[in-house]
Amino acid sequence: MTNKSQPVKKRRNVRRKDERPGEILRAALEVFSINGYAGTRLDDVAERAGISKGTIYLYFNSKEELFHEMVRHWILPQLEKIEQIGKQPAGSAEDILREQLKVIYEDVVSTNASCIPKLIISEGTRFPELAEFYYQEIIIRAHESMHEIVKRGVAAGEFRPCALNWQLQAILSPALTAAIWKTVFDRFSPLDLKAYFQTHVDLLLHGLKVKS
Amino acid sequence: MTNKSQPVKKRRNVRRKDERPGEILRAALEVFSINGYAGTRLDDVAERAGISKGTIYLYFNSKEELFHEMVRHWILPQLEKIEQIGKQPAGSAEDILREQLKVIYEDVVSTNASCIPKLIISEGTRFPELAEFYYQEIIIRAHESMHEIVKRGVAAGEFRPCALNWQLQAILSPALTAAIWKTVFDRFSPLDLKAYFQTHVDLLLHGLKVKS
DNA sequence: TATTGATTACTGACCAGTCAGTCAGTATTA
DNA sequence: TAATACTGACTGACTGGTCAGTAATCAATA
Repeated sequence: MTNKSQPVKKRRNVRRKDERPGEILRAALEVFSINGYAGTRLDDVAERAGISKGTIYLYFNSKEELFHEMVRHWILPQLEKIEQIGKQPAGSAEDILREQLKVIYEDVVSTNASCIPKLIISEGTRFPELAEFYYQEIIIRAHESMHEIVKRGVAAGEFRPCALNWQLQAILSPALTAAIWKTVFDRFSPLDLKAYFQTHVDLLLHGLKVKS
Repeated sequence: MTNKSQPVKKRRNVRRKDERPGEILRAALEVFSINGYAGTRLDDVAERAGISKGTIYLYFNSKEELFHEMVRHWILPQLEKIEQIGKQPAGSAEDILREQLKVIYEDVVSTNASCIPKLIISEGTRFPELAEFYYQEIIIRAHESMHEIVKRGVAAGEFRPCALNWQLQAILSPALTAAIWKTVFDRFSPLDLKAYFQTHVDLLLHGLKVKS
């Protein structure tokens, strides 16, 4: 009986080629969102994903590529959902706008994906092409989809015409602030997301709708 | 005549004990805001301040302390200005609120200090005590000062009572978004700050004021 | 079913480069 | 001449990326 200290027979990982990329992208989201890009060690990402650092390089070419893929992976599906809702021909502009905002709060702000905006803000200056991707492929598209609904509401006499340039200030800013709050300040002062969402929607629609 | 390559007689820096800290804090703001905390090299801060790295350590004990001091230095004066305006006994609530917002846009959003919010968002998770300082000493105080004015407006019958919980959504969010935009996306799509500010104020006061 | 050999997902020690922090020495000022 | 603001080469710790080696898996064969 050997009593060599810690023979341990370190358990090797089984092979799961298909699941790895998704697991790595989830681990990356968690670690990058805490430490930022430069502050994140790939060893930590690997540990959280339950693999070794070398394995990351089997699926991604570099730290930078991993970061880019992670952003795409955690935000594009939500954007497409918002665009789909906007394409519904039926329903009042108010209802569609409410549904789009609901997706923003339920599928972004109150999930893990809420730290993506924070990461873009943090790293956008150092990775201009990332900021540009996010601007062109996320902000502009979300913006246009929702602006379309506002225009439709104005055309139908449902909304006031003067509201056409309130987009950023009234529609997106409060949601962005909520995402940031959740990520940065929630531990000191938890945000009641349901109430916040309600207030945001009330405020917006009160401003948009013609007097009834 | 020596023709030694580059005798150069590198000009040594003169001694200016009093000006150094301010110069270092300005250089730090510029470099940290581009690269973030972990991504910033103190050699770059030193170079931008026109000194050598060692000199930084004559005035600040560590990179972390420099970062903290920088945040305080570039945001506390503006906060105090906002609080001063809130303490004016005279004037309508609308006028005071307008003036406070004006300070936020003119002294924060459109100056170098606009990247402080970005830095808090970026580094708040890694430096919880920094996030807490910013929450307790900046956000709460600004929030309370402006909330006080809204309450005064409601009491005077100038504002609608229901608006008391619109603070974050209506008052601060659009300004935060503007600061972020200036720092991250302005190069792709410049923000017309004057128009944005005007829209923000109109939107807010339209929501706050009782029907006239 | 058992054995064998080929394939490849995965590992982790290592290397080369980077940077916060130090301190002995230099130049400036009083 | 004394005091000290300032310098910059140096160190030690750390990390992105590499790659030779290991073992899990599978197909072919007995």
